[in-house]
This record gives sequence, structure tokens and C-alpha cells, in this order.
Amino acid sequence: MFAAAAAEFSARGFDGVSVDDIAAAAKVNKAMIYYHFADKLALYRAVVAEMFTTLGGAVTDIVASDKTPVVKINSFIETIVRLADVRPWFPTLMLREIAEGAPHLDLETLSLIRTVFGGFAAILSEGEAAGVFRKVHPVLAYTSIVGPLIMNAARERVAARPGRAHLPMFLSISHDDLIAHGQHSAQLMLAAD
Amino acid sequence: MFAAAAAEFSARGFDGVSVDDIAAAAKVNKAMIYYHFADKLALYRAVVAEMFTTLGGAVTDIVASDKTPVVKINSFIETIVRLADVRPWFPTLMLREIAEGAPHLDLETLSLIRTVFGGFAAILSEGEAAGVFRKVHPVLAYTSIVGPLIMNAARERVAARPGRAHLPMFLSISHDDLIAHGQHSAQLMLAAD
DNA sequence: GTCTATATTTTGATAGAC
DNA sequence: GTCTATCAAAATATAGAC
Repeated sequence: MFAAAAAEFSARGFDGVSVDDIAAAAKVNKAMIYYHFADKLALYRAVVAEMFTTLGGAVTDIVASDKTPVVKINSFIETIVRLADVRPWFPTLMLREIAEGAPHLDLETLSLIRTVFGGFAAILSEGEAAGVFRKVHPVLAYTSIVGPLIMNAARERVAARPGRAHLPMFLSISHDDLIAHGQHSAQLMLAAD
Repeated sequence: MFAAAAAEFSARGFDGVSVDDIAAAAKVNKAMIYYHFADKLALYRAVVAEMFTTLGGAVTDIVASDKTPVVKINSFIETIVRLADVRPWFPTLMLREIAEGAPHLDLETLSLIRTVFGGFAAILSEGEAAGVFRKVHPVLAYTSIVGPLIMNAARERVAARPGRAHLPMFLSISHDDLIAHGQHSAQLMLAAD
């Protein structure tokens, strides 16, 4: 039921999905959903919170590890893409949250998001201090690295729609290629001269 | 009325906005909207089509110009960001369309989108042929360049929400900085070695 | 072209039996 | 925990007066 809700929300957004839709997709009775969650919003928040808790934990582990900043950035990139393997709703849902300015998220979930960005920014500072990274605005660096990753992963999830696959814009890219390209461009962008 | 509809759709999505909302925002009677447009979907399509027609035209002009591939890529980037200045709903709306896989678009609008990507890919080929760009998958190059631009522009539009501005993830970046950074990273990514 | 009023459908949510 | 039935609100769309 949780996975079904996540998939529905990611495919059509909070307002585009009815509780009836979720019940049908999860093959449970609608009243069952209201038995487990206070309302539609609570269910949505649970989905997003679970997602960012997982990502935040992974990023925190990377930051705390004893790897070099260069390797940490590469791990960060791989983690984002691999998360989309296990939780296919992740890229689309994240894209939507950015587009909407996260109107349905509570402060708790927002702070989870901050953990992800904060960890990323910490790796940048570390690399700068070590002289291996040049000075880049952390927000620009973050969007430059994360943006392409989730945009690509999101594209792929919708390429299956009729009339979409033939559009070059929705052409599928393997996750390995995506990781390799993301790591390569990130290092080019960050490398000290 | 057109601009009001665009702003509403971009802020809350196709399903998140009611025709009453649009009427209120545009300060026109709801029946007036149905007088000018067949239904809500037709209005939405008109907004997206107008947006991609403008962008497609600008990109076509850049491709046809006699500039070098390097300058064309820089112009492409500047065009994207400047379009967001004039049509503030552009980044968010585009982000949503990617997230949803463009379910409400007709084939005509989809082909407009193809014009944008096709023009971009043509610049890449030209640069490759001239030996100034290395070989990069056009979809990866496209998302690597466009993704950060619209993600940044979208962030900024929602930073005003209460409880959002203090989040580093929603910190505002000037369009000049965004263009400079986008051009710099793009050239790093594309430069032949 | 502009507005009021309203028909119709969808949707979030709950009461209450088992 | 699970399900049926249903209420109340919101939303799309239109009829019809002016």
C-alpha cells in the first residue's frame, strides 16, 4: 500500500491522485487507508519523509566516512541514482517537490531535506579546505549535480507512455552511464585549477 | 487571463488549480474562460504551447546564426534563463511536464519540445564536427545543461513561501550568476581535450 | 461578450456493521 | 482489521438571461 501510494503520487502528483486511485492500485479498501493514516496529506508526507530519511542517512554516512572529498562526491552521485533503482518514485517526487516549493511538507520533513543538502555542502567545504576543489557556490554545485541525475531518472520513468518513447527528450539512459557521466562532469566542475 | 492561468498552473499544477482559482486570479468571470477556451485542458495546452513556441523559435534562430558552436551553447543557456525572466512560470511548468511525462500535451506541443532538443543536439554535432566539442550523449548533455538552469529558476520562484527561504535548498541565486555558472560548466563538460 | 445559477461528477472523509 | 454505504464539499462544465 505504501509503495502503491508512492508510485501514484510520483506519477500524477498530490492533487492528481485520488484516494480511490491509491486504494485501487494497492488493492486495498479505501477505508483501510484512513484506518492507517489520518488523511491523504499524512499518507503523502509519510511517503516523502521515508524517502528523504533514507537519502539523508546515506549522505550522512558518506560525509562521516574517511574517504577523500573526490570519492565522497562520486559516492553521493551513485547513491542518488541507486536510490532511484530501489524507489522508482524518488526522482519524480523530488522534482515535483522542487516545482511546488514543497507546500505539503511539514517542518520535520523539510529538515530531512536540509540534511541532504547540508551533507553535500560539507563535502564541498572539505574539498576546498584540502585544495582539491575550487570555490563554487554550494547551491549552484548542488543543482548542477543533482538536477541532471533526477531529471534523467525521471525522464526514464515516463518514457513508457505512448507517443513519448520516440521523443529524444524521453530517450532512456542506463543508470551506469548516468552515474559515469554525472561523476565525470561533477569532477570537471569542482576540480581546482 | 492567460498570464494568470500560466502563473496558477505553474504554482500548483494542472490538477492543483481549479478553473475558479484561475478566474479569481485573472479577475474574470469563470464563464468567460469557457467562452475563450473549450475546457481546462485546452487552456493549459495553450499556455504550454505558447511557452515552447517562444523557446523553440529562439533556439532555431541560434542554430541558424553564424556564431561558433561555443557561442551558440552560451546563447542557448542565456536564452533559457532570460525566458524565465519574462515568463516566470516557465521553469516550474517545464519541471512539472518532465515529472509527469507530459500527459496533458497534444502531439503538436510535443513536437515543439522536440524542436528545442533538436536544435540543441544540432549545435553539439556541429561542435563535434568542428573538433571543438568532445563526443557526449546529447540527452545527457541536454539534461546536464538545462536541468540545473530550470531547477535553479524554479527554486527561486518558491523561495518566498513561509518557512522555505531559510532552507539553503531554496536560497536565491541571481540570473547573471546562474548564466555564468551554467556557461562555464557547460563548456567544461563539452570541451574537446 | 459578460454574468448568474445550476446540473453533474468527482473526491475526501466517516459512520457503522461485521 | 475489513468492508459497504453514504455524506458533504469542491470542481468541471453549461444553460440561458442580458
